[in-house]
Amino acid sequence: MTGQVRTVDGRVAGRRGQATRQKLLDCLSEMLSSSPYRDVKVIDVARKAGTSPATFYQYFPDVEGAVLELAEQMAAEGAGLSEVLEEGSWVGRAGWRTAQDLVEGFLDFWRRNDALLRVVDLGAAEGDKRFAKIRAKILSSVTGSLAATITELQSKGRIDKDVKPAAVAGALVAMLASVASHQKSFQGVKPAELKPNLALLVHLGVTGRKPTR
Amino acid sequence: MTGQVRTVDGRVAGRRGQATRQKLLDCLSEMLSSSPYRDVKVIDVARKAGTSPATFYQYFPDVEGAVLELAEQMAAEGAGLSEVLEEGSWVGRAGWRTAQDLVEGFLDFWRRNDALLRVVDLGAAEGDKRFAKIRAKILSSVTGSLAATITELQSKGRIDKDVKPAAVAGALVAMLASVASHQKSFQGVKPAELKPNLALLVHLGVTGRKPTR
DNA sequence: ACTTGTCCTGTCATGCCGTCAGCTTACCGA
DNA sequence: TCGGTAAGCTGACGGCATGACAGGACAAGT
Repeated sequence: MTGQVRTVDGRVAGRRGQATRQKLLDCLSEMLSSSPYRDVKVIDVARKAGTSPATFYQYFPDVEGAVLELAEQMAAEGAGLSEVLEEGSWVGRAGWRTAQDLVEGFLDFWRRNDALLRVVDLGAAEGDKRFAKIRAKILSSVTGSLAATITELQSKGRIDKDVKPAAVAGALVAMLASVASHQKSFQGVKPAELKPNLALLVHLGVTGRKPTR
Repeated sequence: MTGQVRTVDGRVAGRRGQATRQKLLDCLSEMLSSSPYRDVKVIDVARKAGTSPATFYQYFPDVEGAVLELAEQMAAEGAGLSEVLEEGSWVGRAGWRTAQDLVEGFLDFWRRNDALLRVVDLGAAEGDKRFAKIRAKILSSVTGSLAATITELQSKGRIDKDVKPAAVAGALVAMLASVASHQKSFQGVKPAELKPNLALLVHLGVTGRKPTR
């Protein structure tokens, strides 16, 4: 499906080429973690990778293009975020456990990829459809699953008819994503205290009821 | 409190100076709305304002510095976000109304300042304390008020003891902010449908109960 | 008109951007 | 072993943004 990796000028990349390409991506990823996105320059990435700017431009049209590549890789990994939800139940104690697992997985994924996710979020918010698509890919599996759960509960009459499952699910996921990327701003609230409260909100939102612990 | 407006090289700005300074800020604001933050250049802002780059550097150290100035102005206005909560009650129908008003005010404020808020959010997430402070200033009045309400309900025994008011309030506000800045991503959910669902989640989170409409 | 202090711009050195031609390296078939 | 071909890399270049400076334009008071 992925086809062959190609350089900007159309050549197919061989073993060595793919290696430097990946090295550039790795260095870019490091730079994103250590400096503001606005200040990440091609020349810095190239220097860090022990190569020249011209080489960078052989593999990527610009910094944004390379970031997109990184983001795609991350999105592939992030699709696993909803594994918890495939099997998890939202009934009784299992529901509380499911909510907790979801929060845990989310915060963990964000902690591992915070720099990249910031950039994706910015790009999406600025209206760049490529970034919006990637963000959707990461979040959609979770929102979709949550929405399905809500719809099911709704059909059983346990949730009001005028609740829009997609809206509630999307809002809850947005909450998790936002809190995850601003964890440091929650001064006075330790991460250990934060998680159960997030899980509580998720459980409340999905089931409309307080969890039984 | 604001003292005199000063140029970078320490001189006090007169009437004319303040005018061009403000014009630069206005043009910067426009540029932020129309192009990605990463691509906003000093020279473009200066050209748009009918002046030269050198003039820009007389009033601001760099683009970031000017953005901070804009953000401060916005933060001052945004403090009014919590007016709704000062008088609002969370009991019965009034509670539902309060939640709705809060959501309405939030989305409206974000719609009016989306470009700037994106940048502030990014800066804060990247660890820049100046931006984090501004973000806190905008959100804290709301979180503080919500947290106070939760604490009060808690003291009456209507909410579990192990709920951390600050955590719940912060998460709800983060949700509102995040949803507001990604409104376009909610495809398939119209804004008119989104709002009541957000209000529902806010009400659930604050009071622990479904609203009576 | 002269002075004073504010305000703006022309200009310059520096450094990054993005592209090209051209050199080096690896692979492969004869 | 040896050339041929394509991949891989870089030096160098014009172009543009940055940031600093000195000096000219302007308004206001005398």
